[in-house]
Amino acid sequence: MAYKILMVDDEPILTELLSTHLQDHGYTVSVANSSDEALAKLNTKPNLILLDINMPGMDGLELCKVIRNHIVCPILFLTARITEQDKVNGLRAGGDDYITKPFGLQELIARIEAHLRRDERNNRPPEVVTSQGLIINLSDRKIFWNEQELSFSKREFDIIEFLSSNPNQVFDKERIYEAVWGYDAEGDSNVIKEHIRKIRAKLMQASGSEYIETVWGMGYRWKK
Amino acid sequence: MAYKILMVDDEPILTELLSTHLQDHGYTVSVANSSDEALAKLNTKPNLILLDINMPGMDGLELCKVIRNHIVCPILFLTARITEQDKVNGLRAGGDDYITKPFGLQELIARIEAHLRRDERNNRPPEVVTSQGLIINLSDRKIFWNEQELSFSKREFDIIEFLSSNPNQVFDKERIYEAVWGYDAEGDSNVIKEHIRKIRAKLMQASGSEYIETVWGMGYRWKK
DNA sequence: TATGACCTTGACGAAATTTTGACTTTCTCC
DNA sequence: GGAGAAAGTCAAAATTTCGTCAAGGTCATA
Repeated sequence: MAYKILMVDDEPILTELLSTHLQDHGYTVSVANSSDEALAKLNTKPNLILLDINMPGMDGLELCKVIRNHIVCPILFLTARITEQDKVNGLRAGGDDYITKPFGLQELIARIEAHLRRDERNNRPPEVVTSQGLIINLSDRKIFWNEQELSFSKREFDIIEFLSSNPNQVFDKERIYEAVWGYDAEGDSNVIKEHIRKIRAKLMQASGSEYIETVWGMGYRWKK
Repeated sequence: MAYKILMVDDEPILTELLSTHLQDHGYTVSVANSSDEALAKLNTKPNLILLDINMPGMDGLELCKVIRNHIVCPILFLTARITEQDKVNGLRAGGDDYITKPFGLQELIARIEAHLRRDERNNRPPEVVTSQGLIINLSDRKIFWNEQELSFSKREFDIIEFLSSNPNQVFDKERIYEAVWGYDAEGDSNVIKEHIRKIRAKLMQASGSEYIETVWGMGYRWKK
C-alpha cells in the first residue's frame, strides 16, 4: 500500500509542485496550506509529515508539538533558515530531520525513503509493547515490571494485549468481549468488569500506577 | 444497503453452498473461482473478502497482497492449515483474520459481522479541528485546548461530535436528539438545553470563547 | 476423584451522569 | 413597552454505570 505523506506549507505553488513530484514516486499526498488544515488532516494517518517552519498563525514548531500529542510518525521540517538554534528548537518540538530550502528533489525523496524505512523497522511486529516502565512481550506472553515478571491468566493477558496494542482508544465492553472472546457477548455481562478489576489490582500492586482508565459510559482505555 | 462479499475459492461446491448461506443472511455475494476472476471482480467494491489460501496458480497470500494494492476492506482467509507461520504470512500479506476449515456457518457469519462492524468504526468521520487550538479527536474521544485535555461526559461528547462534524449548520433540538440518542424525543424536552449549557460552560472556562451559537427559533450551530 | 486455578455470575452500594421541573432571562413581534 | 414563546439556569431526583465481593461452575491435572 502506498505511503501517505502530509505536506504542510502555506505556499500553494510549492505544495503543488512537490505533491506532483511525490505522487510520481508512488506516494499518496495530502496537502494542508495552514496549521488548522494540517490538524484536520491528521486523521488520514499519514506515514510521514513534511512541515514548513515559517507559516502565519501557529508556526511549524508549535504545530509539530501539537501533532506529537496525537500521532507518531517521522516529521521532516522544510526550512530556509537552519541555525544551530533552529535545529535544537526543532528537535525539542519533536521533529526528526531538516531539509533546507532550496533542496534537490532527489535529496527530498532520498530522505523521505530513509525515514520511512527506519519508521517501518521501528514499528515492526509489535511483539513488545512498552508502557510507563511496563514491558509486555506479546510473543512470549510475558509481562515484566522492571526485573519482576507478573503473572496473568489467559483472559487477563488477552485483554491487556488488546487494550495496550490500541492505546488511547476507548473500547466498550462489548467490543472488548468481541476482541478477546472472539464472538459477541449475550446481554449485559459482568465478566469484563471483573477481569479489569483483577488486572488493575495486579498492575497496581507491582507498579503503583494506573494503566487502564475508565471512560464513563463508554468503556475502557489503555493509557499510554 | 446490503454488504457485498467477494468469495474467492476454487471449489465450486463450497462457494455455491456458502454464497447461498450468506445471501440468506442478507449479503450480496459475488463468487470468483480463481485469482484472475477475483481481480476482475474487485471493481464491484466488496465490503469484505473471503479468500481461500490454497488455490492453483496465484495462491491466496499472493492474491491478498495484490488486492491490498487496490482496495481496503477486511480480508478473511479460509484455510485448512493454520500454523503460526501461516498466521504470520497471512498478516504480512495483509489479511485480517483466519477461519479454519471445517468451520461452522454460525462462526463464519459472526466473524464476518464483527469485521464489518469494526471496519465501519475505523472508517469513521474524520477528526475535527476548529480554529483557535481546540482539537476534537473523535477516535480517542479526547478534546484538547492547546496542551490541556478537557473532560466531557458521553452525551456531552456525542453532542460536540455531532455538531462539530457539521460546522456552520443549524440543527434544531429534535434533530440533535435524534442524532445523539438514536431515536426521537417525545414532546418538548429540556435535555438538550441543559447539555448545551454544560458544554458551553466547560469550553468557555478553558478557551474563553463560544463554540456553540444559538440561532433563535431554529436551533444550535457549531461556529467554525 | 480430589485439587486448584480460572472463569463467570448475581447482588449491592457508590459514584457519576442524565433527566426533570420550576423558575428566570432573553428575544420577537405587535 | 408588553405578551408570549423560546432559551437559559439551577438544584434535586432518577437513572445508569461502575467497582467490589462472595460464591458457584468449569476445566485440566495430579
